Amino acid sequence: MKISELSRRTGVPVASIKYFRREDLLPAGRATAATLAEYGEEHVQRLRLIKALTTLGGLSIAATRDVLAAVDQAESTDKTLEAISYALPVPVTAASAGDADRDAEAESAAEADVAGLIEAMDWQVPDTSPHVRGLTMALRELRRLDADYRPERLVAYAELARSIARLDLERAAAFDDSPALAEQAVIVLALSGPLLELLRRLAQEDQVRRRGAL
Amino acid sequence: MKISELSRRTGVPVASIKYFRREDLLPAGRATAATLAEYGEEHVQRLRLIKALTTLGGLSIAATRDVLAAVDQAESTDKTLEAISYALPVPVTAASAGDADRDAEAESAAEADVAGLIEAMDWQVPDTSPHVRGLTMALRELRRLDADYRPERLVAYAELARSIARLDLERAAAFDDSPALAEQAVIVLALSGPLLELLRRLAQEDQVRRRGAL
DNA sequence: AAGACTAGATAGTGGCAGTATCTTCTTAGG
DNA sequence: CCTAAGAAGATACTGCCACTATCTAGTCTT
Repeated sequence: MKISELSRRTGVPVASIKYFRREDLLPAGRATAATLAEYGEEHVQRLRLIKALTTLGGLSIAATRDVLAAVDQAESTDKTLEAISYALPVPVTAASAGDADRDAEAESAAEADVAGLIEAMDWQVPDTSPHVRGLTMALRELRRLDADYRPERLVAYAELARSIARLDLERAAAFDDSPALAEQAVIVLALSGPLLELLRRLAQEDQVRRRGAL
Repeated sequence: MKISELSRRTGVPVASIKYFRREDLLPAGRATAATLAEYGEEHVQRLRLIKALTTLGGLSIAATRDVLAAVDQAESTDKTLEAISYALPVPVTAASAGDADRDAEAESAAEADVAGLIEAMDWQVPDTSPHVRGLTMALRELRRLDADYRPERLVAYAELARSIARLDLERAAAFDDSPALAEQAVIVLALSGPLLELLRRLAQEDQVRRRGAL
């Protein structure tokens, strides 16, 4: 199909399709002449995936490129899952310096909290994992706010997080080595977060309303 | 204290403090002269909260303003919780049109899924809730991708979301009408999402590694 | 042969989150 | 008393991002 039809079928403007091409989110069409190319169903599907990852998953164009690169370089199920897991951006990246003493204290306390949690959960993750660093930064910020996230509380959340991860992985890995694996895996790994967040917010709203009704 | 000290203690540049003032995220200091004002501990705390909401919570300046406004207008516990719940932005807002038939089908199917879920969970939320609309949009996108989120699967996630919301609300409401209520509530309601996401990602990483090791 | 498309390159736009500058004023130290 | 060092508030500027538009050269359709 021609680019105008690709645009029509996906609802993505032609200029945006070209932009995604430039940014390497979308493979080139099969060139039939110097100024003409033919696109297929794989392009339609890829554009749908791009839209889902950016609008639903909230990924930047750069992050989407990394994730899609992991999808395209799929070797084995395990390698694919790992690549996607690392390609997904870690929410919480920056931070800044304030009171030096208070900061240093919060930092080391947060590190201890994370180490303790990983120990308690028997999680096998390296200290260098971006998720570990992200969690450390998050706990440091919460400590600065004097928010009460004690170990046992953290463990309660972590247990639920583990349950969710189990649900996700069951689904992501159920497509063993089939060609659809990588795409389904990326959908599950990248989009179950936002979905869960929405469900959590709904559950929160329900409980707030029930409180109000008492 | 003067603005330079406020800046030093929080690590926020003076220009940014002024920016937050302009955007009404931060109350004015107590003016002692035409070009001089005095800031207090409440400003330090507020700046910490702003930083946490924007960096950790990922809120925009506009969303942060709305949330803080809800905090400042705290009346009763219930009203405060409700106001914060609605002030928090719903992840997933936009979408676009593509194939008309497929879209209409996905839309109504998503609406039915959401209605069924709310029924199954016995959630008391109005159809007009932004969370309901957000969830509908999310499910529509997932349908477009042919992702397999059947009702029973959705319910499994929803049950976990409910457990998390219970943990959150227990904490948010434990500060009954104390002056610290609103701030602790906003921390719990706005920041437990990113924290949970980090824990989920860690749990995911752990499980991916264990698979690989088999 | 004309008009509608197209690929790819390059340039422009709008929104966001700051950051910098400018003017007018205050005040502490010499 | 005078002056240098801030400070307040207004306005302007910057950098990044995700598009969006334009331009050139080439192709297909009737």
